[in-house]
Amino acid sequence: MSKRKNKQGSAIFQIISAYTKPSEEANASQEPKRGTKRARDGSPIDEPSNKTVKKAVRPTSVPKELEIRRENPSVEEETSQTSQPKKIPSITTARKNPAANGIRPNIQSAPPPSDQSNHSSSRLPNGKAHVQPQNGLSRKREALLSTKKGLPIWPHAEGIRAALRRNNVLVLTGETGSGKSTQVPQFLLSEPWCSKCIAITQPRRVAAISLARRVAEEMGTFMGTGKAAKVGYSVRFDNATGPNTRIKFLTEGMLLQEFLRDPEMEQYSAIIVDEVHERSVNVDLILGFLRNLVADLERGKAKKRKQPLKVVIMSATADVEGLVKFFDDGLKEETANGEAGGEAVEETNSVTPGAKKDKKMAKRSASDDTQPQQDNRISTCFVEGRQYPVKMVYLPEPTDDWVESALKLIFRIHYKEPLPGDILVFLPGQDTIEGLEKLVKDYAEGMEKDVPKLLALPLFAALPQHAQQLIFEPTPARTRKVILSTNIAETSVTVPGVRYVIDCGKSKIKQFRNNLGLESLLVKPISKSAAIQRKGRAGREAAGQCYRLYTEEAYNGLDERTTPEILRCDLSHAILTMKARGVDDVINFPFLDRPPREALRKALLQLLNLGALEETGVISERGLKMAKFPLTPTLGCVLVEAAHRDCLLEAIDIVSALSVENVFLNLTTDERKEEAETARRDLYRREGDHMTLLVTVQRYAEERTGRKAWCERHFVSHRAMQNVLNIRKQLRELCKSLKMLSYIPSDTPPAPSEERTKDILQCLLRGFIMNTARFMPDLSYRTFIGNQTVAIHPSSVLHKRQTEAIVFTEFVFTTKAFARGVSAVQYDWVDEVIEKVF
DNA sequence: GAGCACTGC
Repeated sequence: MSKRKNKQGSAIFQIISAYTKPSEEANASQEPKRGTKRARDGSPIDEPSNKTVKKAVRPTSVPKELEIRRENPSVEEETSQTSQPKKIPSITTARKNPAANGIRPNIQSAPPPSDQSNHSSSRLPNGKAHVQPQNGLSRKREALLSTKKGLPIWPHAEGIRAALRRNNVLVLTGETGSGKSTQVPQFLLSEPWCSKCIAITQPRRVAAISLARRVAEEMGTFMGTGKAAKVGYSVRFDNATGPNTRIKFLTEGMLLQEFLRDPEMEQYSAIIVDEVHERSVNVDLILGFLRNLVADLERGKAKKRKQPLKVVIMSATADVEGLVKFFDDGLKEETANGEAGGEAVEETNSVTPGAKKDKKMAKRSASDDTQPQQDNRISTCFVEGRQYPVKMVYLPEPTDDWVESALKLIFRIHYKEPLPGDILVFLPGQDTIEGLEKLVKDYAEGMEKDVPKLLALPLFAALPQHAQQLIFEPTPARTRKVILSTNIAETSVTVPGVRYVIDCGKSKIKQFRNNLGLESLLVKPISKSAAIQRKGRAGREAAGQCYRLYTEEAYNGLDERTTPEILRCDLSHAILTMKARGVDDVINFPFLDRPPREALRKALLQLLNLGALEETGVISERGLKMAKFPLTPTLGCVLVEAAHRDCLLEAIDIVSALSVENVFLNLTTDERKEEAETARRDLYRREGDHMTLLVTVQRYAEERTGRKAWCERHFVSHRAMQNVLNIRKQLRELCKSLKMLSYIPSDTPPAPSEERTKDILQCLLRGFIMNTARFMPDLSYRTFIGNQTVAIHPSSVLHKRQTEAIVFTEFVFTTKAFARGVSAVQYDWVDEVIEKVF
């Protein structure tokens, strides 16, 4: 057995050797030359200074080397380990500077130490603040200061400050590792215009939390809710801001919610929007709102706000011109009346402030003398990143079999390249990952004894936390890790130790089809910017190599950037948010990328059907309530309906369960599947998936002591259920504040009667009337509206069951059109709702 | 009898 594998192993090795270029020159580029400066794609930048230290202590044997690499932590690693759980991956921060100790801090650049109250603050009102003696804080700050000074963004501090004194908007491009997320808010804190708080948005929770911790440490202040805390964060279910918070990291969704409550953002002196290049729907809405707000302020149209608002747009690979034009158009519109506008951009880098001013003045007097003394232009700034060189290798011939190509390359790299240096493989999805994982394991078993081991580790979002955790464990002796990942490793998770990247060039993309009202998840080619991002993952700790499983021509043919989400999603939620924010004319909302008219129309129609809009297009009472929920309009509609039918608590339970990833664990082997079916039998309800979810939530909530064990017994995801109860709590509180619920019960309500069940299903029908289908004589289901064929997904409890009509909460296209989350309803209930709505 | 990339309020 093992002999056969052995043979296969070396056969593979031979194929590989023949098929890609020999790697001698790759080996040469492995060792970065000291003093060479390179930026992404090979152009020069600064070499991180810890390089020499690493080399000096490098022992000869592989395992020791690995140990040293991880136990010689920089200031950064040390702090991130003490201040945050290990599972939180490091975000883009600076490289460390070993000379950190012994350099006296420059007090001027860091804010003064926190006030006296810090001394007694080992017992702050709530536990969120860092509990540390004052001298510990300042010592840490001092230690971090020279690290800060070594960041590429540091020399730009004065330019950035000057730019924002002149203009209200700055577009800042900073590549990975430039330090923009941590430093820019600190640069601005002591500015004369900055009397209030600085908000800085992040696309992900972990990033918001870990950045807040990091910045608090750098400033030598507390983080959290205490009076002494100057830095805080705000993410869903977790608000860690206090009365004196000056820098607040928050997720995009949180800032959007604040926009609904306070359209003029009065609590902020500055709003920094970070990672704009990821182009989430939320960021697009924020940019639109900010553009309008900045323009209104310039115009003196603000209702309440008196002080100026500074806006910084930060991005890694920004379409700078697009962003500048976007904000400048907003300003032009109201100075307006056909004024030409002139050039908008003013560079802040590589120009001395004096020269800039002259240039600016000249520009103004030349093209813009009609403009009032106020200076309303957009500044830009470019900050280089920090990256080791990455050598590129393309496939000479195109291939469709990424799994096989990746397998060959993994072994080729493993045999040819020295340790350490883990391999990160990008694949489209769980199925390909698991397939390749098995192959790598099989072949690795057959490797000769003297070859180091290969450790294959899968990584995707649906993977249980403890399995994801393995990525961060130190690599065992004489072993190379192969991480097989979805694009989760592209942005969300930073895998340490990677020097080789294999990129299949594909990812799964969700696409909403307006005409069918369904979304599909398709394997599509990635964009150039995504390919560059993946490649960059090889050069985070040392020089690396990136193997693309496609040809150079194919790369050249890729789209420049990933299509923004707003162009490929269901817009009803975004539009409801806009309407609730007071944007009546959504067609003319300033979108950075304008969605097709048809998509906007469909979404408006949907909102009208849900009763969120009046016939005139104005948001209704009901719509205002729906917008307050952290839910899609359809689910929000179900809750509003349920409040009228006295089944709100049950509806909240169902909606909470629908808001998380799978409650029921996906089993892989037939045996386990059968086991799960038996164990869950008492949870399953013949009415369908929604009542099954209700029972599951109720049983889980009733279980006061052994919830985890209960989950294990029933093959239910404990993590998902914890999340369900969080959401349930939030929704109950919201309903209470909206007067939809008179009190929040302490007990779980009893299992619903038949009458109550009917009410619940009819509420679902009201929200999901577009997602209804009737049973046909040919044994298929056809949607009531649109007459589409739809099959009940095999994961549903109603799979293979026949019922006169169904309502479903998810409509997805994979191999064919599937209904997921299905309940059995009566034909005439559907008719009744259709009658009422249309 | 299919299979779901990733965020987030």
